[in-house]
Order: sequence, then structure tokens, then C-alpha cells
Amino acid sequence: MPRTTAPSSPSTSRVPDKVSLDGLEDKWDGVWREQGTYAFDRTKTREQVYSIDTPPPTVSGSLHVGHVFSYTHTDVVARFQRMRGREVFYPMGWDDNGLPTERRVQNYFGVRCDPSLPYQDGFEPPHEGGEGKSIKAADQQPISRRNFVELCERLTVEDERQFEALWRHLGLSVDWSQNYQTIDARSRAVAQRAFLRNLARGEAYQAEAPGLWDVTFQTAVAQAELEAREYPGHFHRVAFHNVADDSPVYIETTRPELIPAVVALIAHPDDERYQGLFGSTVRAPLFDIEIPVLAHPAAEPDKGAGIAMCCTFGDLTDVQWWRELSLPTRSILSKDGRLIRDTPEWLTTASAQRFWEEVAGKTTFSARAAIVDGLRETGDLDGEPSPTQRMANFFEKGDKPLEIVTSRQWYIRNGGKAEGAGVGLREALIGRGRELAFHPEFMRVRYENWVNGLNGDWLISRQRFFGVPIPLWYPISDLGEPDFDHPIVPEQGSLPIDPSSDVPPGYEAGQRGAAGGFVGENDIMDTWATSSLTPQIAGGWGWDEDLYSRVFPMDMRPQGQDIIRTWLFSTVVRSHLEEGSLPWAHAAISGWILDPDRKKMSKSKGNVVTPMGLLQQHGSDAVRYWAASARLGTDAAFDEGQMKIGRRLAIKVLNASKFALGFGAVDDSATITEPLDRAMLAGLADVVDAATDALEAYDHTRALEATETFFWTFCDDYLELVKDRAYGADGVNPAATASARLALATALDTLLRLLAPVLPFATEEVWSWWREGSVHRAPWPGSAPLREVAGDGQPTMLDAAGRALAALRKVKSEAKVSMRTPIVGGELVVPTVDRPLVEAALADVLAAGRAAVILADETRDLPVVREPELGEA
RNA sequence: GGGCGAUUGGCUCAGUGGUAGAGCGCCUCGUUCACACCGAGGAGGUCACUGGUUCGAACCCAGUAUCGCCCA
Repeated sequence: MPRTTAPSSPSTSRVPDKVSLDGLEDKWDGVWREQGTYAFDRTKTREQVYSIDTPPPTVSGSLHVGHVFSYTHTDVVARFQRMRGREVFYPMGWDDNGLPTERRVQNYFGVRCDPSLPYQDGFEPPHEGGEGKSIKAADQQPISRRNFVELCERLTVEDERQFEALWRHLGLSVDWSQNYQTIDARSRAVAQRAFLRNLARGEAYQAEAPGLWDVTFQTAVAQAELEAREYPGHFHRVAFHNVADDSPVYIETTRPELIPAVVALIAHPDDERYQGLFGSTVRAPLFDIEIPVLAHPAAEPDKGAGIAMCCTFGDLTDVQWWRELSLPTRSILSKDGRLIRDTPEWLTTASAQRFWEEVAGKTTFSARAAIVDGLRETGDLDGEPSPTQRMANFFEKGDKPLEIVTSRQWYIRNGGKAEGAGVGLREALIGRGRELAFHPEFMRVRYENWVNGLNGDWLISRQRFFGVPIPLWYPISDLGEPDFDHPIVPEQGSLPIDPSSDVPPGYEAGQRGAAGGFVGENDIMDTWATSSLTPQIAGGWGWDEDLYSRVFPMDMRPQGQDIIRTWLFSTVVRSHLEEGSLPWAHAAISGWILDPDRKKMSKSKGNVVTPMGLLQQHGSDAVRYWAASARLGTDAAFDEGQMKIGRRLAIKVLNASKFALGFGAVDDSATITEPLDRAMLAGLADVVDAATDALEAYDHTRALEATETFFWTFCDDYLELVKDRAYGADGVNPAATASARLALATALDTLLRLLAPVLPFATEEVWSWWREGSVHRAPWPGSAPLREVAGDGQPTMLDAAGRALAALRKVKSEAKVSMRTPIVGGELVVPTVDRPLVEAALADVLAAGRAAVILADETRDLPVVREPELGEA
């Protein structure tokens, strides 16, 4: 119900005697809910809609002040766009797909997911509420994936309720009927459908390849989930022997247990020490493997001996050498992190095979000890191992270094490999990044750096149990071998499916696992494979095409800078592959919240200050003000002082409004005639333009600053200057009184709308005193109507009058008397350039300063009062 | 090691070529007439450092240092 009528006849009857911020959150949340203030009107067309791809918070985690911070930024944009006349699509999702939720369900209910089990109707878990303590795997009851997902949904209902309560209290203008969970049936269907379409177009493929493997979680890990960390180890100086003359070649390695998998020694092509060795053959100690000495620029001359032992597969450099130098595959690590049990075929001498027996099946740790002992005995260990710190790759949630093992995995092309459907993809994705408007702009380079640094496609299969299953089966040959090259795909209408319990088209349940039958794919998809589709999930892709056509591509993705390489990039990939477009036009990147001591806000500290506690202590408008004071992309200090300032502003809005509305009704025939009133409105018109431009450019801090500065001038100077006139004090021309009242009403109406996105509660409260409908559905103010009534008003006049008033106040402040003390004589000397401005507002200045002084001017910077005579208060 | 960002009064931050700004805090004073969750006035900074460009640099360029984040 937008109103465009000119402000008139403020009815003062609804202005309360006492104003307060307390209780406004509950009061207005209730009204907004009841009136559907933020309900999305799905009859609007794409051009009329502003759609937001809200980040789904992890429900099993707890919200901290960082969430409040960044979600407020989004809400400010949503409220601004809504007032600009766009129909805002502002959904909320909950992320309950992934390890944190899986672990929580396990501990809470004492269960674990085992997809091989059948679904049990009416299953009741062994217990409920094992919060905080973890339950041993042996004590967890195994249940089917479907039962597990049901328990997950049961557990997260309560989390979602609490999150929603917090978001409502904060005043997020979300349409709560638009929500989703990343593990719910629709999300699973969207993720599976998108995967199958990638498969059909050749963008999803499987490959047997060496990949990073977490031995604890027993799963493959994608590049985006890696974390390089320092890991303590020892350098071992080990002698290899030249087969020609038995002369030793020393290498240094932190992983002697991989000697049985050695395929080459590699040095930098420019390294003078090894020029003579390139092309020769050396023999590995203990295992008698004969290998070449090769040159490759990835070898680091200043590291260790400068010559490296290349094993398939010790680390990612080994994989690079294996590929680029076409080295043989010698894989000795199994998926549980132990050396394989069978004797590798390349160990041909009897002594090598005998020694292998000593290490077969051992963990890398004990195999290392055995091999080091062996090397010591043969004299091939030069000196003792020296401690060092090496950089190792870790799964971000794991605590053991990743190993590299070979396995069959599913990939989606993301520009990491230029082959097949991936040719030209990297360039296309960089192009998409350039189309996307990053706020702030410098965040774009993080995207480009990431895309340019990709060294493989996106690994999406995970060898875990809880998640969205890869929706495929494989035929089993008559000999009982699964045929991975010819996957069986489900029918589109049957999604979501679970291949571990559902039966593929054309088969019977009894054929599962049988020769000539089928077998379900065991793996699930990476969580990013689902969350990369949040625009599709929220928008109804595949099940509500009408909605989808009205909201996609979306307008804005708000998110953190740490997940540009994951969430942002993967969403761009999926949208590019599926729609040939960007998923959204704008990416709004929020910064971190830092402790007052400039450290990243830690979880423990974040938990001490709970978001709800903050909101209750300071008020939601105050906390929002703090958040809105920080620019996008900029880390901000957790600063309760800033919240106090926000609270002060919100209270001032209430009080100043009550005051301005209390002078009496605006006469219908009133016009704005007084120069000072026109000046104020002209200044306000400039503020409207500045705030609008800033918000259009996703710069909410600049908009807030301009509005706030004007608002305080409005309160401290303008209100003081015109209050006698607005009251209709003795001797004041009624037209001048009407002018003041109309100007006050006009300014208040405008200021409330300018402040509404940041202070939704206080502004709505004031709006309800004298206007109809919600300020949040009122149109954003324009400067044109203000300029029309401001006529020839000059914004500088209010400043000049304010400075003159300050000079009068200073006389009293320095004399240490009350501001109500009259100045009965003296001379107000203003800068010559200001004189016409002050003169035009002189009656107001003298009334506000309770001064009877003569006006004079001279060349100076600031006004001053000469020879003031103070009267009796 | 590479990339990005930051460095301005005690604190939190504005300020992209023309005489250093705001709020908080501090100091002094005032105030039952919108607001003590208040008001007025005041003190306080060689803009991290070193060079350069320019008539003129917090701002542009080069380098250094420190801090943060991301990637190696």
C-alpha cells in the first residue's frame, strides 16, 4: 500500500506520551507477520522482482555475531529495494547437509547411517538428547539413509525455530514461507537432476585417478577443501646407488616409507650438481628398484639435497611428475592409510621381497620406523633424521595429512581440465566472473586467482553415507562384475532417488547385487554439489517453473569472502553449465568480525556474547546500526560502543519525531515560505540523492552516514531554530508557523523512510503514529518533490544559521550559564559571505539563542559575539 | 614465496591532488518546558616509514615495515 500523497495533517492523537524502544521487536514482528508485510507477490514479473540468494546457515552450528553482521547487510539491501518498488524475493534456507549435522545426529540419537540397510517404518532411535558428548561407533545403531535423514529433519526443526526467532528479532524482512533445507527432498531432487543433466551433456564424468584421500574419514577430498598446514617430520638423508659404479646419490626425504614406491629421482634442469646424473639409472636401497634420474623444473634446488625422490604418490608434485614425465604407477598405500598387503610386482629381488614382508599392512608410521631401521643396517641412512616442519595437505576438517590413493570418482567439469566438454570452460568462467558485479570490486581477483589456479576438475563424489546420493546404478555382468562405464540413470519424475534402496527402471529388487542384475552407486555428492544450486533450489527449478522464471537469474548473492572459491565459484559453474548465464548479477561480500584486539572473532568468544543477548541488551535497531556502519568487504571490530550510538540514534528518532509531531496540525493550505525551511528541505533533497546513489552502488555505510549526519543537524539546529515559530509563539506570523510545521512534517516523513532500512523498528513505530500502512512498503523518497517545495532554498543557509546559533551558545557555555539565559545586548559578527544567509534566518536564530543582538559582518571564518550582555535566566 | 586489503587524534572509522574530519572516550558547564538512553562548549593528530612526481600529497608512483585474509 505505497502512499505518495504529500504529508499533511499529522494527527497527533496517536503519539504516545512516553516513547521507548523496549518491546518494539516483538510488537512489529507480530504485525509484519500478521499483515504479510514481506510476503513475496509471485504475480510480479522478473523485471519487477529483486531476488536474493540468501546463504543457508548451518543449523547444527550456533549463530554468532558475524551472522548478525552480514545478514543485516543483506536485509538493508532488501528493504531498500523493496521501497524502491521492487518485489523482493528473500527466502531463507537451512544447511543441514554435511558433516556437522551428520555428527550431531549420530550423537544426539545414538545412530549411524548405513545405506545398505532397509528403511524401517516408525523407527525410534535408542535415545534422544546426547548433546555434547560423542558416542562410540560401536554403540551407534546402524539405520538406513532414509531413517537417518528423517532423524536429521527431526533434530533440525528445533534449530530452525530458534534461528527463525533470532532472525525475526533482528528484523530480517525474509518471506518465511519461502524456505528450504539442503537435505530436504526438493534439494535432493534438484541436486540429482542437475547432476544427471551434467552427465547427459558430458560435464559430469568418472575417472580412476590418483586423488587426495583422508584416511580418517575414508573419503576423497576436493581441491577446495584442502588446507595446507605445517606438520612436524624428519628429514632422512638416504643413499641411492648409481648402477654403473655403485657411487651413492644422496636424497633427503621426510617419507622414507615410500621408498618401495619410488619411480624416479628428480632434480631441477639447471641444477649444476646433477647435470652429470640426468639420464643415468640408480638403485633404491632395501628394495633394489632401478629408476632413472630425471630433470623437471618443479624440483626445488634449495630444498634438502636438491634432488627429490618421486613416488607415486607422495604428494601433489609427485602426481604432476607422474603425469608430465609419464612415470609408472606404483601405488602402495591403501585407503585405510596402511601399506598394501600384497607384494608389489616391481619388487623382484628376493631381499626386496623379504623386506617387504616386514612392512606389508603396516601404517605409514610403523612402516617408516621399520624402513629407517633397515636403512641404518645397510648403511644407507646418512646421519640421523633431523627434525623439520613440512607443509602437508589436510582435509579442512581432518587432523591427519592427506594421502594420495587411486580410486574411481565422479567429477564435474569446472575449467580445471581442458578436455572434452571442459575445453574453453576456464576462459568462459573467468568471463562470467568479469560479468559479475563484486561488492567491493577488489574481491573479483580472489575469484580469478582461484579459477586460474585450478589443477583438476571438481571432485564431487564422497565415500560417506549421509548426504545426497549420486543417482545412479550400474549393471552387473553375467560374470558378476559391475560395469561402471554404463551407468543406469533414473527417470526424471522419480527424483529424488536413493540407489541403495530404490530399484532402477527395468529391474527387480531381487536383482540387486546379483549377476545380470544391478548395483547402486554407494557414493554421495559433495555438499557443495547441492549448495552450488541454492538459486535453483530456492527458485523452484524443476518443480515450480513459474516461480523460477520470476526470480532467476537472481539479483544478489550475499556471502563471506572465505567461500568465494567454493560456494560462489561452484554456483557460477552450475549456472553457467545449466543456464549459460550467471546465477546473479551482484555478489555482496561481507567482511569478518574481529575481536576488539583485532583477532578474528573466535567461536568461544562468540558464544560468550550470544546474538540474542546482544539484541536484547542493545535493541535490534542498535545492533543493526553497528552492522550497517561497516562497509562490505571490510573487517569490522566487534564494538558495543557503536551499538550504543545506534541505540541513541534510534531513541532520538522516537523523541525528535514525537517533538516534531507535537506542534500541532499542519494547515491544509500551508505552504513552505520561510527561507530557513526551504534551505533545510534543499539540504535534505541533496541527502536523498546521496543516499539513493550510495545504496544503488551497494554502499550502505555512505547512505547511512549522509542520512545520520543530516538527521543530527535537523535535531540539534533546525528543530531548535524553528521551535518557537512552529509553536506559534507570540508575534509569529501564522503563515510562518504553518511553513515550519509543514517543513517539519515533510522532513520527518523523508527521514523516516531514509532510515527505515537500517532502523526498521523505530521508524515503523513512528510511522504508525501518523501514517497509514508500513514504512517498509512506503516508496523510497525522491529528491524532486523536495526540491519543488524548497524552491530557491540554499542548503548552506541552515549551516550558516547553525554556526551563528553555536556562537550564541558558546557565549553562554563559556559564561557557564544556562542555555535559557537571554543575551540582552552585543553584536553577532558573522563572516561577510554568510551575512545574507544569516540575515534571512535572523528571527529564528535570535529566537533560538534567546538573543537580542545586532547583526554585523566582517571577513572571518566563524561567527563570534562581541561584548555580549547576559540577562537573567 | 605469490595475491588482496589495511596502517589517519586514547578507541572505532570517514576522507582518491588545494588550509586535517566525525562519533565515542576525555575536560568544563548546563538542563524537570521532545530526549539524563539529554544538551552546549572545549582540548586532542608532523595522516606507519623512506624516497619520488607536482606550484601543492593523507590522497598519485616506487620501496620498506607492521597487521589481517586468501593461495602456495
